[in-house]
Amino acid sequence: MARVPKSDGRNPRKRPDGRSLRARRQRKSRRAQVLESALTAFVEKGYHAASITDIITGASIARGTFYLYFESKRAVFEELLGGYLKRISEVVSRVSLEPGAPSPEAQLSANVNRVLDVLSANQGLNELLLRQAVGLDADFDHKLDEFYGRLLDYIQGALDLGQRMGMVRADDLDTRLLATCVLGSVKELVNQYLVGDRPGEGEGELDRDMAVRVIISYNLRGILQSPVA
Amino acid sequence: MARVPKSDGRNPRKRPDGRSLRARRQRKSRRAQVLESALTAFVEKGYHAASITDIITGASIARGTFYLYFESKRAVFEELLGGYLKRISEVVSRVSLEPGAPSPEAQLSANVNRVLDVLSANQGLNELLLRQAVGLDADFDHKLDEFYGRLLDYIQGALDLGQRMGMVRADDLDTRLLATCVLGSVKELVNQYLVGDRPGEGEGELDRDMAVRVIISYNLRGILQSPVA
Amino acid sequence: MARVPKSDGRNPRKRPDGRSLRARRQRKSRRAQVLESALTAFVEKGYHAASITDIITGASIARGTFYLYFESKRAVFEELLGGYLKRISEVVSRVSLEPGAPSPEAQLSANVNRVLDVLSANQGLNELLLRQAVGLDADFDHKLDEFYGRLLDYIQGALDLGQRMGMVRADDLDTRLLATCVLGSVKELVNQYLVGDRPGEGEGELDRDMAVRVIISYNLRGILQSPVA
Amino acid sequence: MARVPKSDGRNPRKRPDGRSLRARRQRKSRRAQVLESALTAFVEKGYHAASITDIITGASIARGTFYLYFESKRAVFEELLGGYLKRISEVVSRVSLEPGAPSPEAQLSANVNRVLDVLSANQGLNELLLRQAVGLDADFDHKLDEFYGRLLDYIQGALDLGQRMGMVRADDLDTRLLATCVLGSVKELVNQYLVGDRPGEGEGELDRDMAVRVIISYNLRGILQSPVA
DNA sequence: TATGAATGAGTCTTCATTCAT
DNA sequence: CATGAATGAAGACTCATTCAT
Repeated sequence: MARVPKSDGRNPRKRPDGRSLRARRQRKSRRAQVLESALTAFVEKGYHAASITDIITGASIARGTFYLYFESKRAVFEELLGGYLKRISEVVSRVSLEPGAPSPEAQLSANVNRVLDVLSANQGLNELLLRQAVGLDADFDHKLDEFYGRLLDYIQGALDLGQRMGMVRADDLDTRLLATCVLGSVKELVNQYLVGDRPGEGEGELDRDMAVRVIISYNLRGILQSPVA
Repeated sequence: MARVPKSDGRNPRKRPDGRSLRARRQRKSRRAQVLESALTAFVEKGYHAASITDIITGASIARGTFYLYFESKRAVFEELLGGYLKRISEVVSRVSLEPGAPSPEAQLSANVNRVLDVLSANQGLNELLLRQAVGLDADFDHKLDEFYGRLLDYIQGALDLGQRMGMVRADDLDTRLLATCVLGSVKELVNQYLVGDRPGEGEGELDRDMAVRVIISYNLRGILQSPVA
Repeated sequence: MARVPKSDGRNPRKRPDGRSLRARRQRKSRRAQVLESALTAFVEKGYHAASITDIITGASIARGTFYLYFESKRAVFEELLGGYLKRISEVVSRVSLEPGAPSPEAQLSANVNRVLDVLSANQGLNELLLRQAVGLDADFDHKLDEFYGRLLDYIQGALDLGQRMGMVRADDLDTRLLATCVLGSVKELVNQYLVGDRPGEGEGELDRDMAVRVIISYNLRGILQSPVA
Repeated sequence: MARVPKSDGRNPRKRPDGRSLRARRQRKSRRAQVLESALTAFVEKGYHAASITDIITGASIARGTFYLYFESKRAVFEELLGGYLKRISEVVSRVSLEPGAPSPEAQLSANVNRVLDVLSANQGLNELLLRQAVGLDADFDHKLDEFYGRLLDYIQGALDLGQRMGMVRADDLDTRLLATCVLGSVKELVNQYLVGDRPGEGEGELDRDMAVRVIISYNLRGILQSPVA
């Protein structure tokens, strides 16, 4: 377990590249460097296949340096994913009924737009969110359940509100199920168009405007009591 | 010295008639036994955490015996998932325009029903399909892409047909995107209600009728040019 | 964590030496083989410096084979030491006062002789007992405390008995302290003469008869109320 | 640009007198500070389990500072132990035969007393001496061998002298073996009563007078040709 | 067919030591 | 003198897969 150098300890390490430590660090914090490299590794190889070696090689740091900033491979993943979940959550705001507030539909649209903004800007993290974190372990399952649960609550809340306002049809359809459908349609859209492919590869690009329109229109038309005029 | 081919995984010989002693001992063929145990292990622990030891312990066989029937851990998973994908695919039939055929809507509804039949009866496999196989490796990604691609093709085909028949609104919405939404809503519904929980646990149970109605109604109302009469 | 072979699994391992597995095993059980090699490693390098690699190299087995028989490096050590403590303990018998029993002094001498028998035959294990296990960790400390505690109890018991029989001087000396001295003199003798040096190296050899005589005589003369006639 | 020292952790400076800043900061020199902290760490966790981090944390210094004063972890241990060995050695003086010298027995008693003085005052170092340094590595083994060898020489010398003076029985008992017994009894006494337990815990306390009496009496009665009058 | 002992490549993690500032 | 970020060698342990019987 413990290293037993036994002797001298004169083991001068030559730094292969000329850059000084400080120089390397200045560009961006080591921590961020590791996070970035880890994200790349996770996206390219998947959580399990990505090794610490992949991460540190990508970040051009030594093995020990990794553990200086993170407790384990799992911890980096957790930070990447957790941070992303937080950022997405923060961008979703409950529909406001204040007198001067925009129409519920407009608010919904704005929410979708903001979420898609975040998602579009983080293709790599989408891979973690929608693929790597799925079924990873009980802990992450719980984390995701909570996250999606909050989103479902939000959507269902909006639907219930709409029903009370007479804007959403109030037949016998369970609003929780409806909310699930709405969530699923967005997830799948993101899954098909905002995962994996590095931006600019031309394939799988998502037309943002079209996407928002599809999401809103598709969902609303199915939900609104009567077609919009 | 003729060496018996060592790997392979010979097909289980079915013996519908007077079963031999040997046959009796394995009412359920060794192969099926292993598949079942593997499924349990994968569901309970996840693909990576499930070990060969888990599988053979569950199947009460020796380590070597496992490799008599399957080339690797991956191969069992592949067979479980592949078989499931095939069974689901087989249950989806293109919408028929034959003169005496039921209405497209009825056909759609029938398709959804058949798919939900299969899904409801295989909660464990749903876990593999929707969680374990996701992001496992490039190969499975490809397999799933193909599978979902075929489903999308089917749905999009139905939508396009509906447009030509004047039943589906033909505004500027991309039918591929619409199809993606439809697929996503079903996936999420299944994910929320038909994954994980062992059947009969009362919690998370899916009301089949309600589900079909939600799926059909929610999706059609959003897609049909005018509300159904 | 999990190995992801990704492909074939065709990785034929050639066995460098000609001997078949079975042939190698027959000589002595794998378990014993590992224990022996581990003992050698611990004696030659000390617990910490001895690596699993040392152990498996010495036993000519693969890394995994080691873990087939022992949970960890610590576990092998524990088994070696624990077994030794047990064997020594079993050889010490309480002084009997039965009518026809030998004289207490003879019984004592017999005990010492039996213990030295065991110790003489296990020079390597003495190194573990008197050097490697000392201060290893709280758990071993406890184990040793218990062991030596039992020995002290035994010795003190004999002294107390001797006092009651009028054979041992009963001045104000604490018998626990006296027992500690007795134990210590034996430990040091063993430490100086029965540790480390492989048998037959000529140096540090212990003249068994002389040793027993010294131990008995030295201790008794100091303990007995009056010098033996 | 003068940088304000950013960390600190410096010892709370009481400053009753006029000592300079520097002097004040290190009432106890950095070196001594490190030694003290290292001793604590070694005693509490053992040599291997004690990390440089433990040492520098305890001493409230930076990692690099440690290496300013010591070449390695081993070096600190070496200094602690070596110094202790030296101090003990210095306190043992050969039995003098000068005309006016005290009786050999008195001299012996004085020696034992002085050694116990040192040992009693350094419980922590006893742990290093009797437990941590044992079986650490070949080098320390040698150091200890030498140390105990010198003690044995001293004791044996006294015994031989005693024999020549007719005070020690001169039967066929090897004086080296006898000396070993004497050494062992002292070591064990110390080991049982002066190791580990922090002073003042009430338990395991050694009654100094009783101890000296036991050591002297026990050993002499066993060694002297006839019981003391 | 069936068995299970044996294999060893691959992974994570620790920690004494260095050195640029 | 002091600092603490960075280093990387070294070690323990896992587990899918093989193969002699």
